[in-house]
Amino acid sequence: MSRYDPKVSEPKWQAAWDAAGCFRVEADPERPKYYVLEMFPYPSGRIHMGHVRNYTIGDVIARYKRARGFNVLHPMGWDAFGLPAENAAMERGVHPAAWTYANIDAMREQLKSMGLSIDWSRELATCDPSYYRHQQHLFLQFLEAGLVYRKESWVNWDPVDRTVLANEQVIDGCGWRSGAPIERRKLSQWFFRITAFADELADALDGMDGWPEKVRMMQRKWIGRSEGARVRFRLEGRDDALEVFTTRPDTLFGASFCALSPHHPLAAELAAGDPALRDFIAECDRLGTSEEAIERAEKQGYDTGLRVSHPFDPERRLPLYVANFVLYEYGTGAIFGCPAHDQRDLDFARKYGLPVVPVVLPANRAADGFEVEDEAFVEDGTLINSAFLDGLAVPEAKRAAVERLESLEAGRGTVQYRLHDWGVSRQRYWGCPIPIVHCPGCGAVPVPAADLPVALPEDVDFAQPGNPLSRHETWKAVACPQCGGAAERDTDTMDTFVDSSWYFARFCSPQLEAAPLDRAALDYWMPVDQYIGGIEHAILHLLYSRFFTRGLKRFGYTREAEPFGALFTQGMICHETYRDPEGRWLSPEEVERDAQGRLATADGRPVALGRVEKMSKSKRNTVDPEAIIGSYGADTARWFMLSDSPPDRDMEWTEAGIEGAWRFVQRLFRLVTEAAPSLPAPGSAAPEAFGAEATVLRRQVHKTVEQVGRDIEGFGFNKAVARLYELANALGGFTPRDEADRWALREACEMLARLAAPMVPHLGEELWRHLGRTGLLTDQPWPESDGRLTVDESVTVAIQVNGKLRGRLDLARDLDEALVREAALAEDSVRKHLEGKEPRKVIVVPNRVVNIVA
RNA sequence: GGCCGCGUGGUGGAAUCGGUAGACACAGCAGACUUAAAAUCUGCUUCGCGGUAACGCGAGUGCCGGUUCGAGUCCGGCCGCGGCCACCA
Repeated sequence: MSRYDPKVSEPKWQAAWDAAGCFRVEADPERPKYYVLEMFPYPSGRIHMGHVRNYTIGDVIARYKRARGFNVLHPMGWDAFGLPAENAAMERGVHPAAWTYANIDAMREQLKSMGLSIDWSRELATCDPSYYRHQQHLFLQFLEAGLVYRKESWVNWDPVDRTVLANEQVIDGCGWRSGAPIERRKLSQWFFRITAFADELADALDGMDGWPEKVRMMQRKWIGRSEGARVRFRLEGRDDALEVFTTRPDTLFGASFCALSPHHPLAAELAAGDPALRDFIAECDRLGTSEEAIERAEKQGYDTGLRVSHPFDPERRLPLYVANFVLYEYGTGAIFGCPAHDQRDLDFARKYGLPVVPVVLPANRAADGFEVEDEAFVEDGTLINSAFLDGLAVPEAKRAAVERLESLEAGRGTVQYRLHDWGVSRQRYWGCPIPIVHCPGCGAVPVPAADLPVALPEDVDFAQPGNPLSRHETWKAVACPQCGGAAERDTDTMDTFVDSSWYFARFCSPQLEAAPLDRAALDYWMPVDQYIGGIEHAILHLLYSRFFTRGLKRFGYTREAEPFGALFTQGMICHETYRDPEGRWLSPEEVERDAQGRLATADGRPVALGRVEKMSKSKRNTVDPEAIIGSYGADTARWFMLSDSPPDRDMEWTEAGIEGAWRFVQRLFRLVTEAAPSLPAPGSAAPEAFGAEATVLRRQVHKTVEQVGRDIEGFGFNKAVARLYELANALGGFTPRDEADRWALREACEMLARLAAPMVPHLGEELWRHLGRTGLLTDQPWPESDGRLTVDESVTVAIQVNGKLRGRLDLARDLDEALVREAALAEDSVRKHLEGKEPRKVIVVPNRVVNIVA
C-alpha cells in the first residue's frame, strides 16, 4: 500500500510553486486585491507553535482568496531590532547584526518548510539600513509636522534593561520584558504626539466592524476619553491658582477639600519649607504602585495648611492636602474632593473629619434627611444644596456649572485623555538611530535627507553595560548640519514599536529607494484586508500603527486612516505540564506514557502531570515545530492546527491530535489514489443521469463546497475540517457500480482535494496529480457548487407533541402544510400521546418541525 | 472593585433566524483482517430505567425563575471560570 511521504512531496511542491512564481504579485488595478498579513515575527532563532498557528491561519485565507480570484498580497518580514540581540552580544560576543541575520536565515527556512503562499520577493527586515533609513525620513516628517517633539520629563526607567519604557510597556509597575520594578527618572526624550489623534483614534473604533469588540474596547479604555472641566481654585495668600480636572463640575458645591499628587510641583515647592511634608512625600514614593499595594493602601493625606477659595463662593475656604491617591500622570495632578459623590473622597473625608455634603439627590428620595453614610452616591439625580444648580438633573447641572465657570473665568469645559504621548527614545544600540544632531548653538537639528541613513556603527563593544552608542566617540562626533560647528548625534534609538508601525505599508513597495512609500502602491494595496496575530498586541502595536497611519495619511502617502480593515486574534497553544519528583519541570520529550497512561521518565522515575498551560520555556511544555514538521510534514501540522479548536480560542497540542491529523492525511491520500485508476478521464463530460447513490454522494459534495467556503470566510476552520471528514467518510463508503458512479466519484475526489488544498496544500497538489490532472492545483479557481444539488428534495421533519419529540417523518421539501399536518397526526406515536383527544393547535414550521399542542 | 467574555458527553467541540442537542474528531469498548503486533476496516459510545432485540419511557446544555406552541439560543437573578483594566477624579 502506497503512503504519502511528506518528506519527498512537500519540498517538491514548494519548489514547483516557487518555479511558477505562484505567489509573486504586482499591483494590478484591473483586478480586485486582497491583502493578508500576519504579525511579522521577531527573529529569535526558531519558530514556535504560535507562529505555526498564526501563519497557517493566514495561509488558508490567502490561498482561499487567491482561488477566489483576488490578487493576493501575502508578504513576510522580520521585526528585527530589539534587546535580545544585544543580550546575545553581551553573553556570547556575537555582533547583534550577525546574530539577527543568522536567526532570520534559520527561521526563513523553517517558515518555508510550512509551504506558505508568501511573496518572498517582498521580504524585509527592520534592522536593514534600506528599511530604517526610510523610518528616519518619516521620523523627520513627523517632526516637521509637529507630531514629534522633545521634552524633559519623568520617565519609566527599567534598571535591568537600562532603558526608558513607554507607559504601555509598564505592567503593574514593572518592565514588560525584565519584570524589574520601574524607577522614575527625569530625561530628555523624543515623543510622538499620539494625543493629537486621541479623538480620532477613539471615534474611529466605532466603525471598525472587522475588529473584535474586545480589542476595540481595550483601545477605547486605553485612550480613556473623559469629558469634564478644568477648574481653578485661588490659593489663599498667593497670586496663583490651583487647577484641577473633574468630570463632575456639577458637584462643586459639595467640595470639602482639594488635594495634590505627591509629585505635583506645588507639593515639591511647599515641601521645600516643610520637612514633615517632605517625609510624607517620601513615604508615598516608598509605597509601590503594584496591585496589592494599591489594594491595601489606605487613603492618606497631609494638610499643607494652605487654603483655596471656592470658585462659585469665594468666601468658602477649603483645605489643601497632599494625598497619596492622587495621580500626577492624569489630568492636572490635582483634584477637588466631593465626599458625598465619590468613594475615594468619602474614605478620605471620613478619615480626616471633613464635611460630607450631599448635592445630588437620588430619584424617589426626599431632600430632608438624605445623608451619605459609608457609600458615596455616584449615580445621576437632582441637584440640591447647590445654589443656582438646585433642581437641575446631573447632565444639565454639568453644563450649567461649566457655563458659569467660563463666565467667571474660573475654568472651562475640556476633554481629558488617559492616553499620553508616546516616548520613543531608547538608550540602546540595536535600534533605529534617531536622526538628530545636538548642536550647542542650534539645538536639536534634523539630519538632512541627503545624509540619511544615520547608520549604526559596526565597531561597538558590549563589554560594559549601557548604550555603546553614547560611548562611541567617532560616531557621535559630527558637524552641525546648520552651522557646521562641532556637535553630537543623538545617541538614542527608537522604540522598536516604531519599526512595526509602518512595515505593512512598506510591503506595498519594499524595494523603493527614493521614498519610504509609494502612493500608487498604497492606494492599490492598503488597507490590510485581514490582519492576524495575538491578542497581546491589542493596545501597543495596534494603537501605534493606527496613529502612524494617520501620520502617513497627513503626509500624502496614503488615503487610508486605518491600516487594518479586519483583525483576527488567534488563541494560544497550550500543552500539559510535567514535573519530576523533585518538582522540576520536564519537557514532553522527557516523559513517556505506558499502556495504562502512567507517566514516567525514560529512566523510570514517576512524573506528576500538571495543568494544561500556555506553551512556555519556563514550564518547559513546548513542542518544537521543526521536529513535528520533520516527522509528520507541514500538512499534518497545519491540519491539526485547524482541527477541533476554533482559531480564536486557546488550543491544546496533543500527541494524539497530531497522530489523528497524520492518519487523516494518509487516509485522504489512500482514498484518492486507490480510486484514481478506475475513474473516467479528467474533464470527461458528465453523464446524462445518475443512480440514487451517486446522487446522494453528489448532493453531499456540492453542499460541502458551499459549506467549506462559508466556513473559511468565517474563520470556522474547525467546521471546515469536520465537513471534509464527513465527505471523506462518504467517499470511503461509496462503491461505484457504473460509469456514472465513477464520474461522480471523480467529482467527489477532485472536490475533496480542492477544498482541502488551502489547509493541506502539498497533499492537494499530490492528489490533483494522482487524479490525472496537469498544472498546479494552486492555480485552479475555487470550485463552484451546483445549486440544484445543494437543496435536498426531501427533508426530515421533527414531530413533536407539546414540544416533546415523538417521531420523525421524511417528507417532500416544501410539501403543502395541510398534508404535513395530516401526515403528522397520522403517526402512531402522536396518536398514542394524544390519548384520543383532539389537538388544540398544530404549529407547522416548513421543512423543520410540527408541534402538536394537546 | 469595575467592565467584558464564557459555562454543552470522559475530552476538544458542532448546532446560520428561537425549531430534531451532542455533527466531526480524540479517548474508550467490541469485532474483522493478521501467526502476532502495527496499520487498516466495521460497529457501539449523554445519563437513568425497561427490553434478548429493534425499540420504548424519563432526565439532560452551571443553578433558580420567566417569556414562548417550542429555549443551549431570548429576559431576570444567582453560582463558577477566564480575560482586560485597576485610586484615571
